[in-house]
Amino acid sequence: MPQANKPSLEKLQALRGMADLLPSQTSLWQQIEVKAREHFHRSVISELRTPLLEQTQLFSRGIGEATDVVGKEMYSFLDKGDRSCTLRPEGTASVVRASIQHGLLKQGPQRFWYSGPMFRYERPQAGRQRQFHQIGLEYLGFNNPCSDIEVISIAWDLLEDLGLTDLTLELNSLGSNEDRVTYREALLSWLEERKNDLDPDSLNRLYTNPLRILDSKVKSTQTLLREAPTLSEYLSADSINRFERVKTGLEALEIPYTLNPRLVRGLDYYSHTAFEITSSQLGSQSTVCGGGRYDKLIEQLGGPSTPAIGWAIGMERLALLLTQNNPVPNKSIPEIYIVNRGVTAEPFAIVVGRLLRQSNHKVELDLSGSAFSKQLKRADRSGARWALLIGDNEAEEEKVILKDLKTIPSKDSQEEPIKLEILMRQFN
RNA sequence: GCGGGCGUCGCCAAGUGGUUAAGGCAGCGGCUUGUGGCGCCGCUAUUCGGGGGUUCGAAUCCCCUCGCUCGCCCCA
Repeated sequence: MPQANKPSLEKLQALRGMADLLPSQTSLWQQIEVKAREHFHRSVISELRTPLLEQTQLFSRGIGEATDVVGKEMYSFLDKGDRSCTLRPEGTASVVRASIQHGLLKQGPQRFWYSGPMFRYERPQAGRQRQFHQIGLEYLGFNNPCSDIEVISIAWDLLEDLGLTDLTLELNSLGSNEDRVTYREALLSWLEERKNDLDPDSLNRLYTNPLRILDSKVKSTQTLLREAPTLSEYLSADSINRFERVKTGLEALEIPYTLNPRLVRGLDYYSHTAFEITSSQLGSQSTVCGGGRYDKLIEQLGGPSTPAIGWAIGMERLALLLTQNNPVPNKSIPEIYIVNRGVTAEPFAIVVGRLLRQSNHKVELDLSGSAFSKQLKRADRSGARWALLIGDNEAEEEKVILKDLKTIPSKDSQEEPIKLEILMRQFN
């Protein structure tokens, strides 16, 4: 018998699929972000920041109505002006929109990077949240296969530099849009003859997005598809030539790749080069980085016909991999811990702490007012190199006691108080 | 959206129908009203994610719900 809900005193908690990043995680994230910025900086790529919220149309038109992302995963709602708004499910569409809106493409080819939260309404599991974070790269106005190579190598080098091993670069060419139209027809008629052997999911896709059937993980469907026409057979000479140049370039950089003819990717806008960087250590959500070329998207969104290519790295998955290799989270450790107690000592300790911080030292000030022994114990546990002891006796003479926490204390060693100026000279 | 597993203190974790819900770590206080690595002592869950039910009695059984997790799907 169903009961009425009484949520009156329910605990407040984050929404499903929305994770807090606690201090044990944030230092790792910061390291990733710093490293990524370095790589972007060295390749002369500018940051672009766009709103989290966009018109729903941007995504339905850009990503494709038939895709899962648009069809069932968007966080959409009507605002007070009855406009349909959507929390961005990915970054590319927004970057393209901003570039068109501000006429950036008229200034020639652009290299952009972005980072931030994305939202997809999905069932959470390892490496998949409803709010997740991506760092992404978009090269707008580049057609040369060398741009594909540069874009891929930036992702590869960044991940390697972060210490990841065991990565696989999966590569495919989706050909031009014309190639795909031809192939789509061929595949469709081939599949129609074998309708009865398809699994239900694939059957649903038959007329909406037949290429995605290639990606099916259903065994019987996979077996069936072994005989199916492949996209590579339908690539034009130009497309093949283009793909060869990308492969040759990667070889020159000694970036290993695996050809995966079934790599189709879920967003409609991809053409030619499509790739994913995967790790076997991630469980079923194995893609750390995914991307590809999208030569028709900009035009489709109302901009000038402009070729482009980009990728996105999933921060949570990246952090997951780095945590596996390096399970000890860094805690923030002070250099100097200030022990203080007393009506004169406490305000003086704040002054001393500020002076030291202004001299660029990492200082933790004990704010408890508890006994010296307690504070010293905390100083020791904090991992600080130095303790500064300030009681009323010292404060009245503007002195402090400096203690080296790395040495073992002898029973009755009493340190001499030193003048503040002397201390500051030492910590300059 | 579908299927499996799980949910006891900040963290780890015992308890599987019967008096006060082990223990460890961390935290706080004391031994030491001004001196740290150790030690000892004490404190910290009227409550077992939440709600309802069964029962003389439930953390333990049942139902609903929330969340986590694994797989499917999909993707970063």
